Amino acid sequence: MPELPEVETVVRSVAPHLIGRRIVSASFTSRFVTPGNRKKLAERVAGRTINHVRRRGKFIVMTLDEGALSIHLGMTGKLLMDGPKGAHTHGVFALDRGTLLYDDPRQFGRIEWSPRRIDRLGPEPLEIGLQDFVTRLRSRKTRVKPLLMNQSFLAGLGNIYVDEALFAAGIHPLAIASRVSEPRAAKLHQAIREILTAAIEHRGSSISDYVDAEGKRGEFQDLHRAYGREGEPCLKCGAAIVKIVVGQRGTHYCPKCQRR
DNA sequence: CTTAATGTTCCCCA
DNA sequence: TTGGGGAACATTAA
Repeated sequence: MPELPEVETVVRSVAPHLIGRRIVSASFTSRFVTPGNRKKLAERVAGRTINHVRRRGKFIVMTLDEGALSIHLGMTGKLLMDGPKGAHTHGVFALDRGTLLYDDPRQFGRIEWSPRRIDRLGPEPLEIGLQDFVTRLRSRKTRVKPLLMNQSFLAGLGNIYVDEALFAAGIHPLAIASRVSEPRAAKLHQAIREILTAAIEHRGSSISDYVDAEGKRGEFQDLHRAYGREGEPCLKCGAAIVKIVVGQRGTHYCPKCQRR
């Protein structure tokens, strides 16, 4: 469910309910979502006040009056404010006003106490400057799609938005990053900014079941130009969009507009 | 029954 | 250290 625009949307929809709230108690039930001592984690957050909620890459970071809690939604994680508890509810935060639920069927998400992983994240795609981006991109000899999905290279892009950005920039997903021309790398930088900004404005992409903290679906999926459009006509040239596998992920591109 | 799904980590090999 | 390739994690839906 969640790449940068979806996580940003979740943060924006949940923050007003959380800022200044006190966590009365918490409980966690999944050994995957909350690895380690779940009871200890629950005790640690109980009684804490939430001072701030922000996004870093695909992580949601809750700054508490003592310490910080981070939530990664994995593939199917949801944060629901006052939502109904279900078979896949693996975290419950009882607040002094309302209840925050963590729901995650596949349990690829994580709720952790200030994880080190966040320190290893690359720059934010909406903050990195043009020159910095172009230099970093062209210094790597790997394929451009897996590179853009590498969170230590750039934090926040996932399968959908990489396909969309490469389409917009006219770059083949298997192109070698170091061999992308400077103008095209600049175009990619711009495409990433525009697509993420538009996706946030449309409150993310709901492909299967993504919803924000209020249970509301996003609308950006209607504006996808590559992802999920296998066999459909390219919106630039009319050629059929092709789907291949790159780095074990479904990859959509236009064979005519995105040459190697 | 098989495959794919918005993610990440770990392992092996060159 | 960089990079390619694959498996694993758990669940559901087509």
